[in-house]
Amino acid sequence: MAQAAPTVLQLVQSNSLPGLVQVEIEQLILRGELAIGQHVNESELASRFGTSRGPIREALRALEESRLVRSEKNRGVFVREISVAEADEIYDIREALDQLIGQRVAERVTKEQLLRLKAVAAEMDETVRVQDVKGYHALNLKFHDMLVDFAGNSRLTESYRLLTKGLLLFRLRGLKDGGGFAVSNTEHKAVIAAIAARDPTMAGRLLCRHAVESRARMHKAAAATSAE
Amino acid sequence: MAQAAPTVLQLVQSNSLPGLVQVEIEQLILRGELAIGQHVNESELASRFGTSRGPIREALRALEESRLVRSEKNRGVFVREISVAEADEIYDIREALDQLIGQRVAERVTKEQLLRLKAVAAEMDETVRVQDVKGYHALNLKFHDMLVDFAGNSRLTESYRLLTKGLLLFRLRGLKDGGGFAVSNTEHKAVIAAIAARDPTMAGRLLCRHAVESRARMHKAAAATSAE
DNA sequence: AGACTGCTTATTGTCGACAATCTTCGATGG
DNA sequence: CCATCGAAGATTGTCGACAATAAGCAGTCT
Repeated sequence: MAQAAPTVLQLVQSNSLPGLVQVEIEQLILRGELAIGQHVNESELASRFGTSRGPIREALRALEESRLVRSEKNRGVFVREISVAEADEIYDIREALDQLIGQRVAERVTKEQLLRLKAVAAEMDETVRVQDVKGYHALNLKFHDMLVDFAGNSRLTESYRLLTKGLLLFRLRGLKDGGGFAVSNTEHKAVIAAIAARDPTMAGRLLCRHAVESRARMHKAAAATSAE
Repeated sequence: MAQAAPTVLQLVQSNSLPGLVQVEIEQLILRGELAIGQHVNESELASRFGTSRGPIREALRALEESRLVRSEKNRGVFVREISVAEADEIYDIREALDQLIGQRVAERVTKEQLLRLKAVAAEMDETVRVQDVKGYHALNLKFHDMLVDFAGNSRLTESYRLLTKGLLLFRLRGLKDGGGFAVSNTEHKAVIAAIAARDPTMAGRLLCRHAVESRARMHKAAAATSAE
């Protein structure tokens, strides 16, 4: 326990400057401050963080490896954007991983973890009630983050988060939400029920199914947006 | 097709110096020239490749992101070594991905691809006959590489290769092979049969099963080696 | 003899500078 | 008016140098 404090202190001590810069730039991208497809200026970031370009370049190399940016020779790095096709590829993998996650969580979830999952689902219900799409998406990320965390496989957590981040680079995200983020949360609650029942097979199947539906909602949203 | 030529030329043109250095260092690690756990000297690599330390550091950052090296502040980077526990985590994921791979390949394999798979399996049979363990492992890597390639999901290929590379950092690899790399190839041929029959479910199940058995062989080898 | 302390050496972390390349903008000619 | 060419500006790629930190070693004290 006691995992609340060591955030800043430990990071500054263990992670070096490029590591810090990396997470900072990542936040910039994920928060949309660096727009999708946009060119990333090294000098600008350097002066912004008060360092030279060296650490910035190292951080960008790491981000390139995790596919958050792409790099063109002598032109610099750009915030990566993914097509529907690539989003589909990611969803293929995500479905497989979600099935695994559902199984593992159902096997080893604690009572306390179960309560936290239910709490987040309740919060999401509230955002649905007031039509807070932005808040819903934030909680949705948190929910799936908790799930993969509870699966107890750190490498799986890593891979899953990487995939999820990639999905956030989808151009049309957030637009014209396919109509059903209410139904999305009912799926969440079904998953929780299967987990509470300690039914790995069912939990895996439902979570996989949830990913399938999520992908379908993405397609619906993409079609609706591109048709305008 | 025609994916044979653009290896070197395209890499030198598109990928920058750090990119080249990255794959070079990766080869050094994977070929064991840089031993597992060993400290990596930046200046030494720099003079070896005839560059300054800048590009080396960028390459090492990328390799750290793909978990082939770990980095300690003010101490430098070390070739990563993974424990049995972490290898287990990777196998968990690999099983899930192999199931997906089997399904996809069975759905979309071409006749020509099928022939290539069978050819590699035959080659492996030959290495088994002459007890060429090293040759078998090389072909085994190639076989699974081909499979994930034939699945037709580039992102899946990326993720799978990353995981596979991680497995190569296992300390006890190659030692005391659990006794059955012959049986391993019979599993390969069963997978091929299911693929040839265009049976996605069966191919997925068998390839997943193969990963399970492979993990068991790793455990057996680890136990045998550590017991000495 | 063993442990501690201080110095020397090697290595990393960071920076500023220069060359190479690309982009932009204006001028010139059709 | 539009296209093409050329120069100025901006940005990236790479390098060598310096400061900060850790590792190795000798000498000394108990």
